[in-house]
Amino acid sequence: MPWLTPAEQETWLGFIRGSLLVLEQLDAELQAAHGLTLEDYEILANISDHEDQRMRMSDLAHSALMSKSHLTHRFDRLVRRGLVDRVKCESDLRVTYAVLTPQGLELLELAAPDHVRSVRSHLIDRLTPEQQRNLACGFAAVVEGFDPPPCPES
Amino acid sequence: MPWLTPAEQETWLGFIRGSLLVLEQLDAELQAAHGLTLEDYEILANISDHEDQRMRMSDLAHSALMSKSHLTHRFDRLVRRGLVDRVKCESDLRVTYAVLTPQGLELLELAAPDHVRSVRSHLIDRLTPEQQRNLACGFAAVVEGFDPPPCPES
DNA sequence: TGGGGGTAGTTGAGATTTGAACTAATTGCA
DNA sequence: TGCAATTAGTTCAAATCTCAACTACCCCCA
Repeated sequence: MPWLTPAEQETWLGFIRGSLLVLEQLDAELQAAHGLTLEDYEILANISDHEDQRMRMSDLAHSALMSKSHLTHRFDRLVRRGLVDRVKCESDLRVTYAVLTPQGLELLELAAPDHVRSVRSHLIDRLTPEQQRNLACGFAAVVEGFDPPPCPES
Repeated sequence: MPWLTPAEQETWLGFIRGSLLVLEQLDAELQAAHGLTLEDYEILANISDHEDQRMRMSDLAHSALMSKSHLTHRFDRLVRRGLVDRVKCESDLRVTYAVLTPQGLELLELAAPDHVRSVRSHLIDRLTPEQQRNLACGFAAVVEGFDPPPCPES
């Protein structure tokens, strides 16, 4: 498709390959080691990152980057495994809070160091600090409504 | 998850959000305008990019980043729509060539400019030429076995 | 020359995903 | 009030994806 310059092609190809590859690798390692997909992990991690250890289903869907319907199904599977639970909100009966069970927390704490190791080995450690800043900056430019980190002043 | 520095967090979060967001947007626009998923487009584009306008199924699966089985199914759907066809290789009866039909080529030629526009508007044009180089370089560092573009000598 | 081992590609069935209804609860406002 | 419009979340069925067989063929070497 000769509509992008070679340099642009490079960027685009690198983008699509790089992102798919890294996500795939992280997912595979997480599954092999702990039986969690990257999405499962994001669900658990997002809940646990919240000060009160609970999140509305919609907020969770939003920050874990999935549709509400998709979250419902995936969450159901985690419930079946005893890792999370639903808690009705009393003041607004429409909302449901997602919470971690003790087992869910335990698994997350087991998986987290490995996952962080994966993120390092497949992404962070392959970049110089400068490349890292540049990548973060490039992404910030791509995601609007994203808190922009300071870009290299050039 | 307090195992990455804030800067590393930034990189990682940006990476996951940025890549999913861009891929999603490109896919959505391609589907809305031409009824093709990004994967469908990659299939058509890969075939047409080959000098002899045909590709072995396995090579196609490899360069379009999908499993052979996934390609078979997705390709079937494109066959049903009359956009591509299978041609048996005569010298090796195991291999099947994927080819574009005239309709497939026509649709690709219609979709390509729009798709390139999308790539530009969601990725390329949001980056300065320098950021672009940095992003490409960062990705090259992430994808091993990827032809490395010249990195900023730092 | 024929059979073991490998390669290309497909099949099929179960799991997952999608997206449009749907239910139930809340809000706002006439 | 009381009813239309919104919001939260789930459900259901159809579409899609996955993964492990499976078929067909080619290659090599005894």
